[in-house]
Parts: sequence; C-alpha cells; structure tokens
Amino acid sequence: MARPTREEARDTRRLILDAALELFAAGGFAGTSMRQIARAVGVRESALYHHFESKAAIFEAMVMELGPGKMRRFDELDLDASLAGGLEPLLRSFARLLMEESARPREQKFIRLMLAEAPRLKDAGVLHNPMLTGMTYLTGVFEALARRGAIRPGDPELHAVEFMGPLVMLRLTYLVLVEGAPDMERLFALVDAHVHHFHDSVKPKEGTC
Amino acid sequence: MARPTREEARDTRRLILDAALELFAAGGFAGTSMRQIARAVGVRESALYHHFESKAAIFEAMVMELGPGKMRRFDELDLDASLAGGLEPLLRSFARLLMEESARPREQKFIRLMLAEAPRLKDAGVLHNPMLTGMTYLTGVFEALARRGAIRPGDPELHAVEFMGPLVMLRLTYLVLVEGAPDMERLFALVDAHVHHFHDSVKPKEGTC
DNA sequence: ATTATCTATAGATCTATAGATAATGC
DNA sequence: ATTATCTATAGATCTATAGATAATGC
Repeated sequence: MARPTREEARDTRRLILDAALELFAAGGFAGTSMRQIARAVGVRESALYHHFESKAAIFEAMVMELGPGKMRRFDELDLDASLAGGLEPLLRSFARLLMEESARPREQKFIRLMLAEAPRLKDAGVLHNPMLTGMTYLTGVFEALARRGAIRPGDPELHAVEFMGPLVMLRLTYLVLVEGAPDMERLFALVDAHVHHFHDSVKPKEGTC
Repeated sequence: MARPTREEARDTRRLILDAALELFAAGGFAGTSMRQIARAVGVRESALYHHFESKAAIFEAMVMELGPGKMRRFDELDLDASLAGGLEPLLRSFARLLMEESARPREQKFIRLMLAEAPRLKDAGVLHNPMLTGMTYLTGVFEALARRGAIRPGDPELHAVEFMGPLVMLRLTYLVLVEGAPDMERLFALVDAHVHHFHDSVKPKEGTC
C-alpha cells in the first residue's frame, strides 16, 4: 500500500474538497469531522493533513474556489449590444441563468453552506458578504441602464432590490431550503412572471395619457 | 452549595434557552458544546441535563418556542377595516412591523439559526420550512385582496413573491448577514420605497388612457 | 529526494451518567 | 419526598502529529 501507483493515483485534493462540501452543507462545518471526510474520500485522516493544514484550511480553500461572486457575468457583457434584443429578454436570460446555476448540486450546497456559516465567514478570510457584493454590483448595472434611458430614472439600489429580491427568495424557497427535487417548472414560470412584472414597472413610460 | 436558596433561585431553564440561542446562532448547533452553554449559564453540565434530556432537546424546545411562524399577525386583522386607511399604508405598516421584529436581537439570532440549521430542521420535528409556510399564508392574503378589488387581478403567488422577496432580501442583507449595528435608517427608507413601488405596480388601474 | 499514503497514538475535547448534598414545600 | 444543584468520571470522539513505507520522477 502506502503511496498508490500511477494507475491508481487520484486527485485526492479535489476529492477532499468535493467530499467536504457535501458534508459541510449537510452537517455544517463544526458538525463534520476530519474522520468523516477521510472516510468519504477513502483515505486516513493523516492523508488529509498532507493536503491541507487543518479543517479550517479545507473550508477556506473551498470558499476561495467557489466564492468570488458569480455576479460578474455581466462584466463580459456589452450592455448596448445586449440591449438591442430588448430589455426584458436581457433581464430574463440573466434571471434564468442565475436560477440554472443555483440549481446545480454543487452551487446549492455552497449557497447552503454560506448561509449556515455566514457569521464565521470573516474568520475564514472572506471579507465581504457575497450577497452585499452582488447587490453593489447590480446597483451599478441599473445605474448604467438608467443613464442610457433603458429604464425610467429612480434609485438604482431600489431597482436592484426589486429585481433581485424575488429571485433571491425564489431561490431560497425552491432551491436552497427545499429537500428533494425542486419543482423547476413552477420555479421558471414564477421567474418569467417576475421578470415581466419587474420590466413593466421600470420600462420607460411611453405615449401620453 | 448544591440547591440554591429561594432568594438565589433563577429560572435556569429560561437562562439555558437564552444562552443556547446566543451560542447556537454564533457557532451553530454542532459547534456549541454543552460545556459552553453550562459556562454561559453559570452551572455545571449535569445541571443542564436536569432541565433537558440532551443537547438536541434544547434545540427542539427553542424551535417550539420561537418557531411557529409570526406571519399570522394578519389573522387578527379585519381586512375591510384596515383597507379603509388605504392599501399602501396597510402594506407599509406590515412591512415595517416585519422589519422591526426581525431587528430584535432574539429574532435575528433565531433567523440566523434557522437558516444555518435548515437541512436539519426535519430531524428537530419541524415539519415545514417556515419560509414556505409564510408564503402560502401571504398568497392567501393577496388572493383575498384581489377578490375584493383592492389590487388588480393576477397570480396571487406572484404578488406574494413580489411583495415579500425584496423584504426577505433586505432583511438578509441588512439584518441577518450583517455584523455590528444595522443601518436602520437606510433599511427603512428602502422598505418604504419598495412598498411604494410595489403598490404602484398592483393598485387597480384607474382612469382611462 | 520527493510525494502520498499508512499505522499508531498523544492529548484535548465532548456528551452523558452516577451518586452526593442541601434547600424547598408538604 | 422532591427539586436543583454539585463533584467526579466513564467512555466516545476528535484534531493533529510522529514516524514508517512504498511509488514517482530526476
């Protein structure tokens, strides 16, 4: 035994991170032991310490890998080009993308873990609440949209809250806090309805009364 | 020592529950030891077992006490009478009440605990996700409002999502996931702006174009 | 020589229980 | 007799380390 041959070699670091995410999401950081992680991976505890200095180091590596805000997908976006297809389709595809991503098992577990360990995130070297970071970013987007007249003028933070609030809540109720398979059909129907409702309430007023 | 005199007697059960809420909210259920709770209360571990069978029993008692959905405040409400003052003031006072309540330290800790322990709630005898219960309830309220023409017709679940989503998110960002004193002024400004925006989007259409 | 594992274990917890002690309320 | 605490401890479990072993890549 001891060191495995090249044929048997596996990416143990990867396996540790995957097993730890699974276990942390289900039992919490403190509720998961190095022993459980080792058992899930199929190695001894001491092998874990070869890859990570401590249990906290596993958590930190996980946050570093999955954490830094997925909100920046708008960054690669040329607002003017995207707006050519219309504001509502743009918002809808963003909202659907967010939900599809959140529905992925790894993301579901990670969001659950972040919510559960929120009070301890700072100790793990995560300076800012990911939710706040996302909101700050979206606020900037709505500011830009208002500047070019794509939406009617107003408090951009309010627009960010009105747009993201229902999405965050739908994600919580349908994806994060639910157990078993989520009702994706109902979820997407509500997402589309929300986008339509939101768009209706911010689109520039047209015509005269 | 041993049993304290009547003068020194304290409500130890109450003190245990309070200390446990504090510690569970900060460190999670698994991250908190009976030893820590005993130290916080100022008794020995064995005294805890006089009041509760186990650590899990403390958690269960806590959920039983604080859990059963605070959403039912609408129950004591005569919709018709309340609507006399106008829909927007009614919604605003509900939203502000929800935020004021969520801002109370005990509630903040409890919400944090519920989010953190959500995957383990079923084991604690909590059958339903409190968030879903609240949404079901609110959906009924908006159905009633639509039936009596106080809001324009539409999917009542969508209305519940549009109304509560931003409130849930504001609560998360400003009260639950934040550390230190929350910026209540900015929070209430956003709550009021949200209620106004929401009311604008659901009030019955008046006049003709 | 380095890397990835193993066996074995030290030392620190932690939950829960047994049995003693003293105040209370009948 | 009952209630609420204490002291003491059994027994389980947990994090982390020391040192051995064998495969890898130079």
